Amino acid sequence: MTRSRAGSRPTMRDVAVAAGVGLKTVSRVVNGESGVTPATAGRVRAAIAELGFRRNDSARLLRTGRTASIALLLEDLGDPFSSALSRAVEEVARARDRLLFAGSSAEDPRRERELALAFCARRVDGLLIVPAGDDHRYLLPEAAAGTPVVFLDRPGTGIEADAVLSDNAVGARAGVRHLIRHGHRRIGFVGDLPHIHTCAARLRGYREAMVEAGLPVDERWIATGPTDRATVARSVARLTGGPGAVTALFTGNNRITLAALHHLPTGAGRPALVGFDDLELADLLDPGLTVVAQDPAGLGTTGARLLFDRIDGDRGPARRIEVPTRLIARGSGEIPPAAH
Amino acid sequence: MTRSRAGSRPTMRDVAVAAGVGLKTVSRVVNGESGVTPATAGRVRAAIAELGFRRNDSARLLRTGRTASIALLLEDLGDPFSSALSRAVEEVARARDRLLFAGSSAEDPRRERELALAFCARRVDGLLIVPAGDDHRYLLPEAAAGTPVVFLDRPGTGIEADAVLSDNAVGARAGVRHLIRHGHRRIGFVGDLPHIHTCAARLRGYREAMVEAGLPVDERWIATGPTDRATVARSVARLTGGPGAVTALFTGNNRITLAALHHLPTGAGRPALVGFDDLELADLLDPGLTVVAQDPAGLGTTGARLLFDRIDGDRGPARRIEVPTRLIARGSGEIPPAAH
DNA sequence: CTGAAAGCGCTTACAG
DNA sequence: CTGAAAGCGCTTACAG
Repeated sequence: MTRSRAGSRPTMRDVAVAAGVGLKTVSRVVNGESGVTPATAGRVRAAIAELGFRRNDSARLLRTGRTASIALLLEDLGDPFSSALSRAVEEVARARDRLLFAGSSAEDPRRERELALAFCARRVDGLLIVPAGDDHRYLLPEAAAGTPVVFLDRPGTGIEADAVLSDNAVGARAGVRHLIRHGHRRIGFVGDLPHIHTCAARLRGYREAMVEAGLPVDERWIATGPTDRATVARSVARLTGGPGAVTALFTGNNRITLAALHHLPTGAGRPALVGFDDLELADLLDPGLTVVAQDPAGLGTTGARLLFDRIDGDRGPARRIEVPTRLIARGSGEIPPAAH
Repeated sequence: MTRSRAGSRPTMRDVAVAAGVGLKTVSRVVNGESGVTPATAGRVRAAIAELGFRRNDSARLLRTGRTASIALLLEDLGDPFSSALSRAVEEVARARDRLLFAGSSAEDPRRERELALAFCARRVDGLLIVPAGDDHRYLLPEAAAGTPVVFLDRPGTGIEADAVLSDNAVGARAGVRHLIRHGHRRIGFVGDLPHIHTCAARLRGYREAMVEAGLPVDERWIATGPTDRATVARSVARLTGGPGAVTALFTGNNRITLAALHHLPTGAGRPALVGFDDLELADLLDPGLTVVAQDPAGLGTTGARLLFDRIDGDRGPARRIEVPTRLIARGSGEIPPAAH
């Protein structure tokens, strides 16, 4: 196989020269277009093999005005929720012959913006984004220029765009109802930063369940803030300790649940626990972990399909789709209230 | 903001016309090059804002001959090992101003090949690949043409290329030694398909530990095969049941460990267990799960750095780097042999 | 300080 | 059946 020096790939022009044909004829053969003599096609194929030619798709796509790629911007590619979602998006992208760019905002609005605009500058066919920031007006020109944007998990702010969310309030309400049904009247809520949409919606669900059961809500039962281990540990200690302690906890996401599990009082005083979001191995804990499970794959699939509807030309009003959550009772949420 | 119809973005030419300057002057302003009168630059900036222009990076990159992207081809974007690895790769890519394409082979060699070649056709600057297939000669022309390839987790086959692996044999040996140290003499090994490199290396480590301790290995203690729940359940039942049953199990990867945990005999006859690969919540099980933990982030970071060395022009011989594993004792591996 | 021309590697539209 | 020309949206190399 004759080849020029490493790093310089042969082009269609090189193939054309080698085969003694015109550029367009090479293009025809490479693209399987009809109207080429078998003999000519054979010479072209021989030259292709000889030179180790492979078409440059980036060049092809520039000419055709598409990029055959979509971008997925997550909170953290490495976390289980994001990765399950990614995989589902990938499958839809694959079915539609698109390659997938992926990136993490790391919960940093500046980084989110930077990455989103970088993807748009590459002219991806569409953008799926789990927002970290709370101002998405920077995407207005992109959307207007024809790059569809679909928000996942949380809605975008300052822009009319599709959003695919978990039914956060409904799910949280179901989880808290479950605790109430098992006899709890003093129930704590440990959540994320309160300005985050998911936290606000889940807290709303918590309040709804308490109100509909005629239970008072002591504001001291509600702890919101950063989700690092130490902060959650302090919140758990505060809510479950001392007089007037809660007998059950509802934890607002998987990071919080995980931290809480490590710092829960044990023995007879162990509070009941229902977590929002499922965890691997949750069924093997003792007691099993009762959760309101999200459907990250469902979010990804639904969001990606919606994005492709837009790519295909759907110009209807922005839609908001809620993907159902599911209560899975495994033991921790069925612990009865301890006699305090 | 005047704008042509949605879907057609303004180009530098449009900006040049609107500002009454040449194309090159727009390019200068956009790229922050010197040598433009403040007045001219102002007119250009006004036109850019007016038209909502944003440079097309795909076009820019075609001209400059780079793509400022790398590709990561995994077994399954959705699994915890892959996603931790992805995130680490992303961070290195970001530090080097590259966007990241991601894709899953789904353990299908055909899909691996198809995706890898699609990435190469886009002319990614480099390719990181967790191989599914066992023949990577199809990458020979790509590597020769200057697209560096680094294999992760398992080495490539039929091609001289860098590989970054866990120290599978060393780690497995450490895990089995741990069981031996706790009094076990009959130890079972449940692994993946035996032709998979990681399975073979871990099985080798198992044998080494047994041999160095002077223990016989009954081939019936070794179960390799698919890692679905049912198959693993049967293997576990076979190894731990009946006369001559093993008193401890070494499970060869996280899927197998997870399945085994669901089907382990309980009570006094419970075998000791050490798993290769860590699991979230492993410390909260009862007993805690003893594992040989891999370092997926370390694999990703090391692999990505190696790839960028190659991108930067390193033409040295192919390297194989082993990333250390770490034994984490949490309880399940310290169960003494039951009196059978 | 500014811009016209050529070119990155392809495809499109057209002519022979 | 085949190919020369123009163009996708930029940058490079060069001339004024």
